[in-house]
Formats: sequence, C-alpha cells, structure tokens
Amino acid sequence: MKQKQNTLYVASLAKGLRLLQAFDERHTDLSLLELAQRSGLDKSATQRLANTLHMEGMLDKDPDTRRFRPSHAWLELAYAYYWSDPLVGQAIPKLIDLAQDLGETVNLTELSGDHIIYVSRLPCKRTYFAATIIGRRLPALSTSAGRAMLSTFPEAERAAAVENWPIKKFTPSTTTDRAKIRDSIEQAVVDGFAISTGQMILNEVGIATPIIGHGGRAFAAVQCSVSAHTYTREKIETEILPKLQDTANAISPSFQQQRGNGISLQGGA
Amino acid sequence: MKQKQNTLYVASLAKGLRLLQAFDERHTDLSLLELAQRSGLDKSATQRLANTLHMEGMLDKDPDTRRFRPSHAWLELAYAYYWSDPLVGQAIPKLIDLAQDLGETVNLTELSGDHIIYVSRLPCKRTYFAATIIGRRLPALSTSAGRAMLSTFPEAERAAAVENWPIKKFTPSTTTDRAKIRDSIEQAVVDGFAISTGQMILNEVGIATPIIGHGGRAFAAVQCSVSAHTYTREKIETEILPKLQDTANAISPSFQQQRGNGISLQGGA
DNA sequence: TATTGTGTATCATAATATGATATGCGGTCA
DNA sequence: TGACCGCATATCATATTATGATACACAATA
Repeated sequence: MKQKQNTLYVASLAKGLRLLQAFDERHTDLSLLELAQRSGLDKSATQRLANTLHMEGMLDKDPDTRRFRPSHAWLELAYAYYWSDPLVGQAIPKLIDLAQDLGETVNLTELSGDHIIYVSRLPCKRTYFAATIIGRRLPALSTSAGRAMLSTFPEAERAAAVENWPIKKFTPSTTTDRAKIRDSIEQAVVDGFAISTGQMILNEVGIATPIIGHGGRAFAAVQCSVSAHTYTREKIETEILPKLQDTANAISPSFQQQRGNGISLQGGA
Repeated sequence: MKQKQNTLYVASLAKGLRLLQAFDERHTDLSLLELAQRSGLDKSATQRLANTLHMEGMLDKDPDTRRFRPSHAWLELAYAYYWSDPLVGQAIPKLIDLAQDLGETVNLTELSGDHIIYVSRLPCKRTYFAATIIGRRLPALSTSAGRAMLSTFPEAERAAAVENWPIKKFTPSTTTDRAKIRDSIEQAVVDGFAISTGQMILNEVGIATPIIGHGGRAFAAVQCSVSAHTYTREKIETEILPKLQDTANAISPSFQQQRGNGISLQGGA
C-alpha cells in the first residue's frame, strides 16, 4: 500500500475508511472477500480492519452469513453532520412549510466539489427510492440545483465548470451536450432559477433556486421535483417558482457562512 | 492506548473513529486540541489522525480557523446505510402516504441495543430541530416507539428491559419510575400500540405501533408526534391510531428479516 | 515587546500492523 | 459417504509503521 507522503498520514485509518466506502446502493452487504476485493486490500488486512470496525460498532455482522453491513452508527454520523452544518438549521423549518404548501417533494442541496449532494429531503409523494433519501451525490451539471448554484458564479468560473465538470448519462434524455448545459446555466443567470427535464428520470422536472451565501455565491439550492405529466412549464412558473424563490430568499440572509465548495475545504489530491 | 486484546484489532483505526465520534449536537466544530481532549488522544496522534481524515475527505477544515467539521462524506455513509437496511425501502412509500394523510410528523424508528434510533423522519410541521433530523438515539424505555417494540417481546425480556435499560430525564415530566414504564408497556401488550406524553418535550404526545418482524418480535416501529394542545386522547385514538396501525401492519408482512437487536449483531464489549 | 495559546513539523525508537501460512467449517458434487 | 471447494478464522516472525516528545511557527493578547 502506497504511503501517501509520510509521517502525517495514518495508512491503517485510511484503509479502514476505504472499507466503509465499499458499501453503496449496489453493494448493501459484503462478505469478507468481497470487502477485500472492493477495497483493494488483501485478505488479512481486510480481516483485521473489518473486525475492528465491527468491534467498534461501525459494521454489523450477520451471525449466520458472516456478511458485513453498515450499522446504525452511520446514521449517528449523519446526525452529527446536521448539527454542524449551519445552513440546515436555518433552512429546515422553511422547507417544511414550503413542502406542505406545494404538496410536492422539496429538497435542500449543497455543492460538494463538482457534484451536488442532497442534504435534506421532504418527500410529499411516492417516488423512486433514491429520490427519498439523503446523501445522494449527482454531477452538478446534470441537475437543476447545480445549474442554479453555478449561475451565481463569476462568468469565468461558470465557463470552466461547464467545460470540465463531469457529466453522467442517466436517461436517454440526459443532456450530454455541454453547449446546451451552458445555455441552461446562462438562462439561469438571467432568470434566477434553473429548470431541467428528464435528466435523472424520464418526465421528471426539476426546479431550483440558489441560496445566496458569502459574496453573492451560492453553495446551496432549494429544489423541487415534479412530474411533467401534471405540470406544464407555465404551471410551474406560476404555482411553484414564486414560493420556491421566496423560500430560498428567506434562507439566504440568515446564512452567511461559506462551506463546501470543495476547493478550499477539502484536502488531499 | 489499550490494545483491545490483540492482533485482530487495529488500534489506529479505532482511534480515528473516536475522532469522528467526538462530534455531536454540542460539538459541531472542533479545533485540534479540542479534538484531542474529547477523544482522549494526545496532541500528536490527534494531529496525524485528523490530518488523515481530512486528506481522505472525512473532515472538512476551515482554512482560517483551522477547525474541523464533519464533511459531506458523512451523509454519503447515511446514503449507503439506507440502501442496506431492508426495512427502509419497504416502509418509506407507506410512510409518505401516512404523513400526507395525517398532516402530522411521522417517524420510522428501529431498536438499537437499548436505545431507539430515528431512521426516517417525515416532518409536516415546524418543530424543534432535533425532531427533524435522522440518526437521533434515545433511551428506548423513554419513548413510545421503544415501548411499542418491547411490547412484542416475551414477558421475561420485557421485565429485564424495564429493570436494566437506561432512562434519561429530558423534561420535568419524563417518567423515571420504572413501575410506571412497566405499566405503560404492559398496556401496549394489550392495546398493540404505545402512547407517551411529555417524555422528550413538554406537551408532546408520541404514538407508536410496532412493525412485527421475525418471530413476532418488533425491532422497528412507526411513530407519530403531535401536540397535546391540539389532540385529546380520544382524537388521537380515533383519527391517528387506525391509520398508524394500518401502516405498520402493511409494512410488517413484507419485512421478514431481523436486524439491529444489538445483541447478536454487535461485537465488542 | 513579551507571552500565551495555538497549529505545524521533525525524528529516533519500539511498538504495531503486516501478510504468508495454517486451520476450521459448511456447503456441493460425484 | 468422502473428497473437495470456498470462505472465514487463527497464528506468528518480521520490519514497516505509528508513536509522542520535542522544537518551531504563528497569531492574538496583554
């Protein structure tokens, strides 16, 4: 295992973290060997590290199948995160009101490097599972929320992001043409909001308004997802947008701190 | 640092985890020295471990104040947890419907040792912050959800739990008399649901129905919190309870796996 | 300017993690 | 039934890796 430079880096800890990150939507429970394969560690190391994580309550272990799974401790970490994020406390009451008012699913998203992450979600209607749980990361360029945030950035940064940030194709109608994405963002600069259709799921419309923070830049957005079957563009602009913008504007002034732009805060390479 | 037995336990990893667990509702961001104090590690160890966590993206670091904070990665872990918990996928759609139907806050809780933990929350009205975020752990005996789950346990285990499990006083009206808690649970055995008043917050009423799992035992519950000012006991029993029970019953049959009773799954001591 | 409380960097030492190897255990197939 | 296979678990000598005392840097305060 490569030592990342030296003496200020505890490799064992990093390896242990790699084990945690081996779990995702497609890998919900893992055997020892699977864990070893997914983490790239050898059998012995995996054994010791997984055992340690189990002892410390970070991994559950099925006594019959001997397979490991995320433990409740993972939710406790999320709990601690929420208290530490100054935006969440300000936003949640207003988001609750908004969701009840609209009767549609409302999300709070933050910028995390070149992705957005769902920090808080208030589902009001049944949808697919991934749309109901927090912590999901998506390429910023492919989401209404990401485009809304980017629209508050200086022109040069917007251009750089459009050019370099990753894109992923989720549906046949996901936009992979960066020129079109640029247009969408530039439109958001004018409008103050962003709309995207069918980027993640067919016939799903996302509407997002930026939460303006430090220096006029937005690192968060209020987002709403509705069905294209029940909402026309006009209906969205008259019924949803004003309330969405009011909510974002109401959150903005009470939130002064910058966070999570992924350049200054994150270390490593 | 004591080596927990030997050779199958990586102390550095455990120490790193202790650093993560140093963050909670009262400690949202920590300096290096605070981190050292709260984790019980010396300055050098803390420095190396915190630096590693930062490099790996598990801790954000404010470039000005040099203080550490939980990173978005903590939410990603929660995301992975949700996929791994077989109950959540079954429950969420039904909980959404329930919350919309009732217009009141609905929670999904699971048993985690002798505590309950909020796994999913669907707030419909403004409340205090801690009631809106997932991952909160509370002593099972002090909650309607915990009592509802316990009511499905064999008599001997119920008795043992009432006697030994922890209690914490949150409000002046939190019940600390274990005899009364026993009565409350025995009543739930008969009724099939549990109600508690003012345990966490004054004038807050909690109503919970167990989600029956493996072998008739419940390790999860559907819970609803309402204000005693707007709901009488009768109103709760007629308007809320039937729907709550329907939801719990609808989830139960589709959920066969046992999880998280905290005895068989957790290791260590 | 001196001082205190921080964060950061360095380094010799030994304690700690390493990973090859061996054992145990439960299935599956002939 | 017996041999086999896959996987989890245990062991142990080795040197790689973490250790923590110490020294330095920097900012805020007095």
